Amino acid sequence: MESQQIKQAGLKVTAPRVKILKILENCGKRHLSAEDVYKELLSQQEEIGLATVYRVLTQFESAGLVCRRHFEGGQSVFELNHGDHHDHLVCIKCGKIVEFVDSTIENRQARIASEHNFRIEDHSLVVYGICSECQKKA
Amino acid sequence: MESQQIKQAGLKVTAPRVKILKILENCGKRHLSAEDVYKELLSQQEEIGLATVYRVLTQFESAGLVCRRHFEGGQSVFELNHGDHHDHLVCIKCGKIVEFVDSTIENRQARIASEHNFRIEDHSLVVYGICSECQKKA
DNA sequence: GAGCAAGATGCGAAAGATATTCAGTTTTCC
DNA sequence: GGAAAACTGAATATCTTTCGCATCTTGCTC
Repeated sequence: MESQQIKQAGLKVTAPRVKILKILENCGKRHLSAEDVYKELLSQQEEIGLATVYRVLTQFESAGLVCRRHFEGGQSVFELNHGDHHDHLVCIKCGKIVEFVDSTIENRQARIASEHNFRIEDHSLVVYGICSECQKKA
Repeated sequence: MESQQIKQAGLKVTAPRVKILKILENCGKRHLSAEDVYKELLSQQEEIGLATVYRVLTQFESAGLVCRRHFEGGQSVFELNHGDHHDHLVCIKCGKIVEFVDSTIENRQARIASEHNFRIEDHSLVVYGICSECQKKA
C-alpha cells in the first residue's frame, strides 16, 4: 500500500501524496517530469496544484522514495527508487529511456574517484543517442 | 589570437565575442556559468548584456568552440572545447571540478549502446562526491 | 575610405522550471 | 474530539535562459 511507504518516510498520509505515488507506480513510464505528473493528475480530475506536485516530489526525494535526474533539456525527471542504482540511455529523437547497469563502469568510477581522493556520493551517467526505431525513420 | 578562432567558426569578429573567448581562456577556471562570464565582464567595465553572453555562448557551442554541461543545480556551465572528450568529478561541497578520461568506461558505453541498438551521439558522466579538502573540513 | 546588407548587440520583457509565502484545511496523536 | 503540527492550493517570487526589436557593427565592394 502506498500509504505505508509514505508513513515510513515520516510524512503524513495525505491524498495528494498517495495519488502522486500511485501515478509514479502505475503510469507505465518510469520517468516522469513534474509536469507529467501534474497533467496526469488533471486528467484524473484531481484538484492538485503544480506547487504541491513539486513539493511532494521534493519531499519524496529527500525521503529516498524517488530519484530526481537532470537530463539535458532543462527539466528534471523523477523515477521511483527501487534501491538499485542504474544509468540511462536516452534517445534524443523520441525520448525513449533505457536503463542499464554495468559493474565494470561502476568499478572504474570508484577507482577514479579514489585516485582523486574523492568520496563518491552519487553519480549520473547518461548516454545520448538515437534508438533503432528512430534510426530507421531518419 | 582569439579573433582567428572566431573567424574560423564562421562568426563575425565582434568585441563581445573576443572578450568572452578571452575570459574563457584566461580566467583560470575551466568551467564557467553564463553568470560567471557576465560578472567577469562587468568587473572589466564592459558594456555587454547578459542576453549577449548567452547568445554568444550558444553560438560558440554550435560552432564547437565550447561545450555546455548541465550539472545538477539548475545552471549550465561552459568550458572551452579542446577537442578531447572527458568526464567530470564534482565536489558537492566546494564545487571543485576534476576532469578525467577513462577508455574502459568509454568502451563499455559503446558496447552497451550497441547492445540496445542505439547510435551514440553524446554522453555525460558526472560523479558527485566530496573532495579530500572538504572531507577534512567536515 | 564611404556605402550597404547581413548579421550582432542591448535592453526590456517573456518564458519555463521551481521555490516560497500565506491563510485556510487536514492529519496525527492523545 | 480537539489542539498542535503539518499540509494544501493559489498566487507570487526567483532564477536561468530566450526572444523581440530598434539600433549599431562588421565585412565586403567600389
